[in-house]
This record gives sequence, structure tokens and C-alpha cells, in this order.
Amino acid sequence: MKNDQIAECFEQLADLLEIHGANPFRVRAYRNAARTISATADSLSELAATGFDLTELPGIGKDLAHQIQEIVSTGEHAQLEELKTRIPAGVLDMLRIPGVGPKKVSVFFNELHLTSLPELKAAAEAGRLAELRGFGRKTEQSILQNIDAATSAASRISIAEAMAACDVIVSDLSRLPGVTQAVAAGSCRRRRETCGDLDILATSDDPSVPMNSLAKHSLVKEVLQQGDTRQRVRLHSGVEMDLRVVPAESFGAALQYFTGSREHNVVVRGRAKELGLKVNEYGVFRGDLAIAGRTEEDVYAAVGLPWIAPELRENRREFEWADAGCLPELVSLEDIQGDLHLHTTASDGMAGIEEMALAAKARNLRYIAITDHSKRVSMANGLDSDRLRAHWDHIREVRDRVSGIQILCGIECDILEDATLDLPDDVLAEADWVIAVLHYGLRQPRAQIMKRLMCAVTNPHVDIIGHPTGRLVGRREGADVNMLELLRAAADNRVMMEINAHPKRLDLDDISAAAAKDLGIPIVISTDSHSVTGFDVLQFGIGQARRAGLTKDDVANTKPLKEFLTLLKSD
DNA sequence: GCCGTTTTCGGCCCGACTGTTTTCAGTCG
Repeated sequence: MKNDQIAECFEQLADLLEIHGANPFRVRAYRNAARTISATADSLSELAATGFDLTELPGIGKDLAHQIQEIVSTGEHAQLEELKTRIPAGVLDMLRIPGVGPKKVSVFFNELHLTSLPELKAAAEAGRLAELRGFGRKTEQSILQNIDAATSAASRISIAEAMAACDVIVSDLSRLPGVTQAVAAGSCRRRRETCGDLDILATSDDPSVPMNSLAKHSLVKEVLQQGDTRQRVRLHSGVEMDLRVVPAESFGAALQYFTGSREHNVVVRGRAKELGLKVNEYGVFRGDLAIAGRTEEDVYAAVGLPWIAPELRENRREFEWADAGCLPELVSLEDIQGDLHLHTTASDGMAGIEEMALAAKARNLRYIAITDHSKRVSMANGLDSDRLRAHWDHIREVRDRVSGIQILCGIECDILEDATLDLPDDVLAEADWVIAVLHYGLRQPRAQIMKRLMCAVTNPHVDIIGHPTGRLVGRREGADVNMLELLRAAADNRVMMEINAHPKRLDLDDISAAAAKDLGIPIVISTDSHSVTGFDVLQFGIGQARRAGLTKDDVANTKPLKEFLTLLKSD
């Protein structure tokens, strides 16, 4: 039983209880527990089996601990199963319609006996919703407009798409006369790997200026909501964007507020309350007196906290760190000195060795490793031993010719389905740098996946595990990796772990990377570039590393090459 | 359902926007 499956049980319970009209705080307790569980790196199944006291986890009390025990030992949750027999699954789908929450769903189910999105749609088309008490034509129309979006499972966009859209709009709004500031907030600013919607914050004495401009922006398809200080639009890409406009004296409070996460803000406000203060998007108040609000630093200081980097604002460990005065100084883009995962035309890259080296040098990198595919990846023209040795000869020629950047002879070697490596040890022994990866057989059972990873970790020539789970964000689940077991083995065998910076991978994820840091495993942030523009994705890997709380010291490729090489087990 | 140097009971973040309700409930972030 995976943590995410347990969390999903509690999410479903929360939805069902909400439709039932349960105490909202009880519902929240289930949602909080679900969050805690999916943010826990250790497997709860294993923790429970070893007698670990689950109530040690935040938001898990005696009752929920018992429920977790029940789920991991029986594979299901009796109360959840019972609720499911009373409320069909299709009813929960209705919650995905924007503007429809548990109260409305409850009315649809209890009064009209609707049990699915198609039935709801038919009822709306027949005008039956508007006849309900508390409902009208507009609500019915809104449901009809939004129901198709809910049917085609609303998807989150990648951090790369989110940042691209925000950058354009922020830059355009910033140039407007009367707009003093415009920035991206929300999950985009926190650098979450995906964003459900986008948040933009602007300061202006006349909110209509940025709002009118956004309404006419070329990226914007339609205005969904329009108020005095807030506007919600849908972009042509389908993603929704909120624009909030506040006066300059509230900028810091609003930025803090709209950056979130919600869970982080709940704690900030709770602490304010203990101090007899109130925090909202306009400032920090003692009674009616504003005591902070212009900058985020002021807002945090007013509630007795140091400024906390946006990437850490998930109510995981940031408050514990802040209280202990040990908030990590997070790694930044400028700290990176080398890129150790690159492809060339020798396999499936678009540029040659020298071209890639010069592109890396132009980005102020001091060293790179050329790591083309091994032969198993035939689709990508992967290299066998002979071609690889010839390729390394070419790399050495370029190395002698190009100054100002050092080039390692590397390989991205597949870990085959039968738990052997795609190249023989004597070849790997000649490499400066060996990345071992899973590309095929990702659906194998956990035991075999782990056998494969252990084969790689214990091989004397393997330096690092690349994109350890093989997941593709939003498209493909990764292999069934027992991450903690892998990390412990990596620590024992002096094997590093990669954060693959490609926005579709971001693998390790933030939680696993934080666990790797705790075990003292050096992390390498790599771009997996297949062209000279591939280096652009480094920022996303940095974002993921910062979310994991990684400092410059935790990231091996922030070090000069000589020092980096001393970290290798073959050194 | 969780949590606790003021509490084992009584709290649990707070405001904007929409629609329908003539003063507020539901939803959302």
C-alpha cells in the first residue's frame, strides 16, 4: 500500500463526509491527514508494520492512526466502503465543476437523485436545476458551461508552461502607466512542479488599468469573474488566471497571502492570532492599526518569523526550521558550475560535442559530462561498447581543442529488465562519469524494480542514479520504487542521486530529494539537454531542489570540478 | 478529527465574488 493510496482514501472520505454535511473541521482533519501522508517519505505501511507510533505525524491523532492501521492491514477502509455504497462515485465527479461544491452536490443527489455528470447535464438542460430552492437560471447556465470542462478531467499545467505565461503577462502589466508592481504569486512562485491555476499580483491606485489590459491581452480568451480588486480570466490554453490588485502599502501582505500555500498561511495566521494580531491580504493588524504590509519581510517579522523562501511554504518543516533559526540558505541558479547529463548527435541529441560544450561555456558552466544513451535505447541510437569508446575519443579531441570548459567522458547506461547493466564493467570502468537509469520495464513489480536499482547502486562504476523513478509529470507514473530503501543503499555505496531538471521529469521529486539530503547523499541537478537550448530547464531543477530545502552544499555540481570528483566513489 | 506554558473542551484563517436570499450562503483561493 502506497502512501498516496492511503491519502486518496482520506480525500475520498473528506469529499463524501462533506456531501453528507459533516462537521467541516472534521472534514478538514481528513484533508490535513491526506496531505501529511503524501508528504511523508517513509512508507506508512512499513512504519505501521514496525510499530511506529503514527500519532507522531502532524495531524494524525489516535483515531486516524487506527484508520491508517485498518487501511494498511486490510487494504480498505470500512467506513469509506460503506459511504461509497450510499453515494455513487458519479456524485463525487460533480465536485469537479467550478462553482459547484458539496452543498450543491448534496441537493442534486438528495432532491433530484442525480448520480453522474451526464444526468446532471440532462437535468440542467431540462431546466430542473433552476427550480430548486436557492438556485436560479444563472447557476444552471454556469453549470452547463462548466460541466464539459469537468468531464474532460481538468489538468494541471507544468511549471514551465506556468512560468512562461506568467512572465509574459507580468512583463506586459508592469509596463502599464499607473501599475507600480506586477509579479507572479501562487504555486508558480513556489515552483510547484505543476500549477492548477495562475496568480498575478499587481499594485496600482486604479485597479481598472491592469484589469482592462488583462481582459484584452492576447493570451486571454475570456473574463470569468470581475470585481473591484480581483479578476479571473481563462487563457486560450484553458488555464485560469487570477489577477489581484492592491495598494502599494499592502503589497507584501498580498504577496505573502497569494503565494500560499494555504496550509502555510493557516499556520502564519494562527501564530498571528496567538500574538493578538490579524493577518489578511492588506496587512498585519493590531485591532484596526496596520503594523506591517508593505513587504513580505515586514509581514513575517510582525508575526515573529524570519522571511521564508516561497519554495518552502508548504507547512512541511519551514516553521520548525524558522523557530530553530536554521532555515536553509537555498541553492540558486548562479551556484551551478557543471551540467552532468547531456546528449549529442552520437545518440539522440541535436548538437555535436563541441557545440554543446560551447553552449555550456556561454552559460558560464565550468564543466560538463557528455552522457549519451547506451545501446538498449535503440530508438535513440544508443551506443554499444565500440561506438562508445570511439565517441569518448572524439570527446577527448574536443576537450583538447576547447578551452574554458572541462568535459567528462560519460554514459547514460540503461539498467536492463533482468537487473544487469547495458554495458560491461570493463567499459564502464573507463568512463569518467556513469549515470544508471531505468527506461524500460517500468511496470515491473516493486521487487524486480528494486533488484535492478540495487544492481546499479552496488556496481563499482555507477556514480549516480538518473531520473530515479522514470515518471513523466502528469503523463506517466514512475516505477514502483521503494525510495527510502534506494536512498539508504545509495548512501551506503556512495552513489549520488539526480534531480533531472526537465519540467516533464523533475525526478527526484521534492520530498524524495529532501529525504536524500537527510541521508547526506550528494544531489546533482542536471538538464538532460538534447540541444543547445536544453540548458534552459536548469531553473526548474533548481526550483525543485529549493522546495526540498537543498543548500549549495547539498548539491554536488555547485562545486569546482576537482572537488566534485573527490565525491565519486571511484575516486 | 486534531490539538493544547492561559485550554482535555472549544476552538479550528480570512476575505472576494457570485447569485439569489432582501441580509446571506456557497464556493474559492
